[in-house]
Amino acid sequence: MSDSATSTVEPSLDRRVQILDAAIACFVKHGFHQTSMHDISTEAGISVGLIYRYFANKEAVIAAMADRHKKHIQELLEQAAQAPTLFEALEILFTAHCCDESPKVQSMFVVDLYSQASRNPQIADIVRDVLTTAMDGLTELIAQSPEAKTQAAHGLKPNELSELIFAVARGMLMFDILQPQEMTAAERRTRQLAVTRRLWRLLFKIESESAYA
Amino acid sequence: MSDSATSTVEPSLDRRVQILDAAIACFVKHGFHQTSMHDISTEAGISVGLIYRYFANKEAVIAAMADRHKKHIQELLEQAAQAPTLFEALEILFTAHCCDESPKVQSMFVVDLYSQASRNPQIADIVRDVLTTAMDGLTELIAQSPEAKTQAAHGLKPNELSELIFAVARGMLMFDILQPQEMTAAERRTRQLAVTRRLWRLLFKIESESAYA
Amino acid sequence: MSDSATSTVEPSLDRRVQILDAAIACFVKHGFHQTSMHDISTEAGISVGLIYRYFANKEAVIAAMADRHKKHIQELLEQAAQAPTLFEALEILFTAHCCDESPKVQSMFVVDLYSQASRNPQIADIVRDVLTTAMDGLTELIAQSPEAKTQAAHGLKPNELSELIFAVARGMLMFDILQPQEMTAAERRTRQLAVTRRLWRLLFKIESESAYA
Amino acid sequence: MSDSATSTVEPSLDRRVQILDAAIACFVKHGFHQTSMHDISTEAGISVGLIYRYFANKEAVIAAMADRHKKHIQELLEQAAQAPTLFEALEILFTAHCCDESPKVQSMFVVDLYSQASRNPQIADIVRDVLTTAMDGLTELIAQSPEAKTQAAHGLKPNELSELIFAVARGMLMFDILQPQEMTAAERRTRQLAVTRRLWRLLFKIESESAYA
DNA sequence: AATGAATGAGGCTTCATTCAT
DNA sequence: CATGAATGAAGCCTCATTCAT
Repeated sequence: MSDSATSTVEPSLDRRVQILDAAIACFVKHGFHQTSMHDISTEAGISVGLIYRYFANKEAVIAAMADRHKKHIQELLEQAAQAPTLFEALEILFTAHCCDESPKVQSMFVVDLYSQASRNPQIADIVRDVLTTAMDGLTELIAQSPEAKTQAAHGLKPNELSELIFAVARGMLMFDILQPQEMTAAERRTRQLAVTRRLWRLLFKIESESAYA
Repeated sequence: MSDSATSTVEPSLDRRVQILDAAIACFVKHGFHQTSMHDISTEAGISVGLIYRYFANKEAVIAAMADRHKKHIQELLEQAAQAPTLFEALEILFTAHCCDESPKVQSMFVVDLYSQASRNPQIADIVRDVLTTAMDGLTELIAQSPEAKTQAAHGLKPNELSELIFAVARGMLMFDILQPQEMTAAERRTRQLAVTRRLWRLLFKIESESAYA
Repeated sequence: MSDSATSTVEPSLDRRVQILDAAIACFVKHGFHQTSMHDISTEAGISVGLIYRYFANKEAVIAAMADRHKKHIQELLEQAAQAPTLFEALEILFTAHCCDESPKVQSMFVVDLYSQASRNPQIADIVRDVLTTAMDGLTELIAQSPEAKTQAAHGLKPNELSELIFAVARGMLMFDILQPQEMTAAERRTRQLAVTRRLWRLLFKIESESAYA
Repeated sequence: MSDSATSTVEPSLDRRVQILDAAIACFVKHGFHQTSMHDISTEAGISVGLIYRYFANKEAVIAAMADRHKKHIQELLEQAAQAPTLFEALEILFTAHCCDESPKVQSMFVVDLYSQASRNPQIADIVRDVLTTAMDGLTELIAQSPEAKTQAAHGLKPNELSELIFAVARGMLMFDILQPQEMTAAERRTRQLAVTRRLWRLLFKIESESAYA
């Protein structure tokens, strides 16, 4: 009874999560436009019609995924804000970004999201919001961090540093897509992070590379 | 008559160009998968069937566009190699990149290309080839440039510098997609380049910002 | 309600039958390649898309029709096996063959099927299977029949007799196609059977023609 | 000059032959409807447009092929009429029928022709004409042959014998289509002729099988 | 709440045919 | 006489979406 209660109280939320999980799995495998609603329903183990009880249409599913992405980033941001050092904050913010699931998942998803955003203002708004929030958050962290302050950081303002850091992160994410399938997730991640971290060290004059085994 | 002769010698080449021009116009407006062959034929002012005399199928059109993108980048690379200073080489390489045509064209096209690449190995190969060639080219330029040599460049190797520069360029290209439509091409371009140039100055210790009005 | 239950238990089977009925109607009218999926859907009174819920593609529809033809022949074979005399068995086997439906239906369908078979191994397999089964069946019937045994049947073995009988039946089926449209189904059938029966009498020394008014 | 004269006097005839040769090659390989005009032009080594100088449309090509088939049969008939014995006449008439070219060519072509005839009255007329002429011809040969006369031939009239003989020939031609590709042309031909000859012996009381090595 | 049968517009592609050269 | 570029209708198939159950 407690079980049925649980599933009755917020059934729609569970369903939405279930559908979005399935959707992201499909989207990563085949991209937004190559994924049919039937694909999603099969992946989720439900009927096609049911998806339409929870989402107005396919666009809405995509938008919801963008929304979820936004929440994910916000959580990372909160965790990062707790970190003792700026460096650790950066690790939290950009490492999770690329090691979640199976190979390339994040990269493909995010690039697809941007690709969508370029034609769909609703998605663009969400993605822009995510990015703005995240960049503002990092700007704030940088402004408060002693590393950035005491060391001249090349005379760059916190928001300029944040811009650079995010730009490199996005750029390496695109790069990740081109990596050959044979490369393991770990290898790809290492490659992706190496460049990103190189920028951090450069910006904040962190000395040794040994810190990141 | 000599003119008509010229156009008769290689009609197919002209047609291919015409079709690719139309295709890129459509793809930029609606993305790869939202563009139908009919859209392309209409944009090109020809019949649908004619496209198939020049391209095996839609995939082949996309691949040809990727190929053309590759040649474009290679030309830029050659021009950049002629530049007197490293700084000017960078300007050539990354400025043309984002001001060719109407707003966002380049950004949307390239992000779409990467999105395609993530599911289409043939496209991935082409894009990877473009990037590798371009990065190697820049690495070479950096290695030969006095700016990078005399100044320690933070102890980074030429290829590491190249990686960073390209990562930021790609990242700003993604960023460009999110810019509101209201922003003019010039504004967007300024924004995009500002961050990129900030990295160059930082890497190569170029002093004043005044150089780039 | 029990009725509606019946139709709900196996709706897909009914649909398949409905589609195949429509398909055969179209194929007979225009041939395999002249029949579009739209034609079939219209004939069946359903939408095009629905056909694809029951058949993978057009080829599959043709294959299913060949399959159905096979079952039809097998039923005839079973009925023929029950017949008291060899002669009656032959009547069952080869008379139904050519009087089912509207004029020429069987003939056109079967010749089309062979035409398909010549280019489509899957169809060829089915048709060959039908024929082999039917010929073996008749060989068996002949082997057991007193008519064939007591009378020397010209020294031919049962399978040789069966081969001849089927060859003539197929040959007359081709002949049927050439009959002018004006001829009634009955006339055509009479003509077609006359030759076939002439062979039977010849092979099994049946005396009078009067038996087949 | 004599050469160019030759090719100028009746160029259209040569072209027609060339095109028909190409057409039959294509039709045999892929069937009527699977063969495009482009296929034919390529096979013939000419341009598509040129075909339309010699044939009104695709239908006309098919009709011309039927016509040529008719002439081929008529030639056989004339040869057969010269044969010293009925048996040899039959050999001429039905052996050439199945050994012309590469495997199955004749069978596939003829069955396709009948398939076409069932929907195209023009083709039907031609094919019917061929058949009528040939059957009448054989009837005549039988009527004049001592074999058929002196021996009761089971009391069948010449035209009835002819009907049976042609029916079996057509039937074995259909059978040929189902033969597996692995079988050599010779094997298939042997199989096909064995049944046909069995009927002849039966009808005309030819004693030994040894005659047909 | 859940199903999945059903729809039909629309996408990709082929091909008979025409026509300017 | 000959070419082959060009057309556009039509075919096969997919898929987002709806709705009766």
